[in-house]
Amino acid sequence: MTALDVAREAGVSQSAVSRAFTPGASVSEKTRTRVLAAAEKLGYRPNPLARSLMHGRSGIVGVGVGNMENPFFVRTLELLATALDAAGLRLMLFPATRDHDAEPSLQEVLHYRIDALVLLSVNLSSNLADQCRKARVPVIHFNRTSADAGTSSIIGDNAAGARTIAAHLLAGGHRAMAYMAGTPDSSTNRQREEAFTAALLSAGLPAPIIEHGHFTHEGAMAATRRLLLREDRPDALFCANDTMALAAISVARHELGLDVGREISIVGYDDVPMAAWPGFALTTFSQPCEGMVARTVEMIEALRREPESHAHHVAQGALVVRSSTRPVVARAR
Amino acid sequence: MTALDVAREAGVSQSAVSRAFTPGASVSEKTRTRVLAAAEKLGYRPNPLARSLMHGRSGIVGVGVGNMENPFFVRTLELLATALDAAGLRLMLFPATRDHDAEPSLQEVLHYRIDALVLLSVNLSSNLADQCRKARVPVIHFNRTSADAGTSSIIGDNAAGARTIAAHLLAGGHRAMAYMAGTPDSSTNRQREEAFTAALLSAGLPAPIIEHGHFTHEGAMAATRRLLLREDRPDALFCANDTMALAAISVARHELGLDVGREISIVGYDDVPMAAWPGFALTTFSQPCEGMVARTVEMIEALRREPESHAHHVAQGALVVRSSTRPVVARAR
DNA sequence: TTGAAAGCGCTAACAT
DNA sequence: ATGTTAGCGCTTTCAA
Repeated sequence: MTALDVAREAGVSQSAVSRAFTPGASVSEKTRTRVLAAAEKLGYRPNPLARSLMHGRSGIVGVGVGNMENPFFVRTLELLATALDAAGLRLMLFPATRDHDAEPSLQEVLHYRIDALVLLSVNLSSNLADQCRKARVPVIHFNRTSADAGTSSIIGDNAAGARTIAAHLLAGGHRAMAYMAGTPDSSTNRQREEAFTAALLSAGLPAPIIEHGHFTHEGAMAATRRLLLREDRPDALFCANDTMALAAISVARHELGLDVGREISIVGYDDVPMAAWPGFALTTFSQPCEGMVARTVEMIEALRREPESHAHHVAQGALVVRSSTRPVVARAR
Repeated sequence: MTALDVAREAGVSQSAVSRAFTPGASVSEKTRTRVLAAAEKLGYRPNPLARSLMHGRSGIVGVGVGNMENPFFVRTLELLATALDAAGLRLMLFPATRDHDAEPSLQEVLHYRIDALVLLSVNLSSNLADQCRKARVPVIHFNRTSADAGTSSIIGDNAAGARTIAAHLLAGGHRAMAYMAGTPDSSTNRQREEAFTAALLSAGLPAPIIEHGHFTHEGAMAATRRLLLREDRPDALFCANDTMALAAISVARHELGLDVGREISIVGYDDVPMAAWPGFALTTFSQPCEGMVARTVEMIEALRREPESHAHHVAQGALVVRSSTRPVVARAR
């Protein structure tokens, strides 16, 4: 079924068919309905591939995802798939894991004349950033910021989150704090680490002990062991995401026999579904995933009509207190 | 950068450029290298959109995914993204959840002239199946079978898995068995349920008590409560996937105070990463995800050259015994 | 083997 | 407001 078939059926020219399917085109109401009826009858829909060949945009959004081990990104991906779908856009997924070099994949994706590129916690090499700029493909960093000019970003307020967590642990009477870092070169990790450290310092405490868990379960298990087998074992641990915090709970409880929430407090970040399970009851800072995804799609739509309208959005979250942290003690006066 | 630019640079015709990039085309080695050099220099790659306009295939594989709550499918998706990428194919993801009617999304995806459609535990309406057949788009069901003729499938050997689980529970001395079903209309659920029931019957036991958990965490929590608050409480529970089994462990242990692995045995299916966590130590039947994905991509490649070559593959798995089930007792003679 | 030329299904100037 | 025409970047006859 091509536009020509519909044109014949409706007794109009082929371009009339095209116009009938183009939002702001100059067609009389009469021909439009006539064409739409014929199209309906023949089961015709304009071919997006042919269409994109003309105006250089395919209606596809490229989405690069790194760590799918983290349920927060899985949820994000799921919401994004639904939201893009509702917006009439297609989602082209490509792997962007650290080991499997993402460059060739992304380059390939770029050839599909994508309307936008969304990166879920993935860094963009400056080389690729250049290519996107030249190809006029807007880039949106999700849960990460980038130094590249001209890109957009959606992040949570990491500094506020880290400060809230610090305050909660301090109020619980903790003094020996540790921070389990994610990948050191991610803005998300840096912002959380810096704000947490600053909050401790300004409370008159030393900087936290730091171990690197690389945002993964495996990495966090090893980091937890290093941390909790020290002579000067910390009694509070802030992990830069929930995936690591859940691993830390496992190790603390099952390998080291610690009573989590009494002998040691553990806090995460994201509030993934598992954090609420009774076996974990993880205190964590919740990020508003739905809202962040909605903002992402709004940005894409804005970028489609105004390619230079990049923006940076910071979403607010909230601390969800469960029993993996010591209850707040009444402050002595 | 178009083929014409490259043609000028190489001093050949534009069609020579096209031929240089077409695998079995008739070009002299001389011109081919000449063209490839020019392309390299100019950073040219043929535009897949324009290419697909001609031969009706876009190099995109549509992937529909239902339940992303299940880490097994997340892992499958991740592996599939990588494997397709390595095969030079793009992955177009669309939501196919039960509530959000997948028909319009899929229809839209079909317009991109996809090379194949992969459905991860998703049923295809016969209407859509028809459309795929007419559009000559091969359909591959992953972890599910379908009655539609002409579609392919990749599944695990559900009957063997269920029988192995039944044998394991019987060897543990259990006599009061329950089965937590997934969605009743899925082939996967039916096969597991039927084989489990048959195994019990042939051992002289009654059919298992059945409750429906719909393959979800929430559904499984409710089902577990119904099951374990009965007068005649079962002492062994086979859940049709790990997501439900983990929920069952949570409820049994934290809400009902049961000692999982002694007072009640719980078994899952899939062997997701969490099953190995010490807090769960879930006995489960492992499905070879990597192999199943590799097979899927092989099928796609076969289908690309031989559109009628649909096939059905059954992968073998293995029982992974952990401590959520009672140890096997030495049989009295 | 190679180049010229005719589309693939559509959009967008250009006429009318 | 509508039809005619010229492409978008590529593949594929058809001649040479």
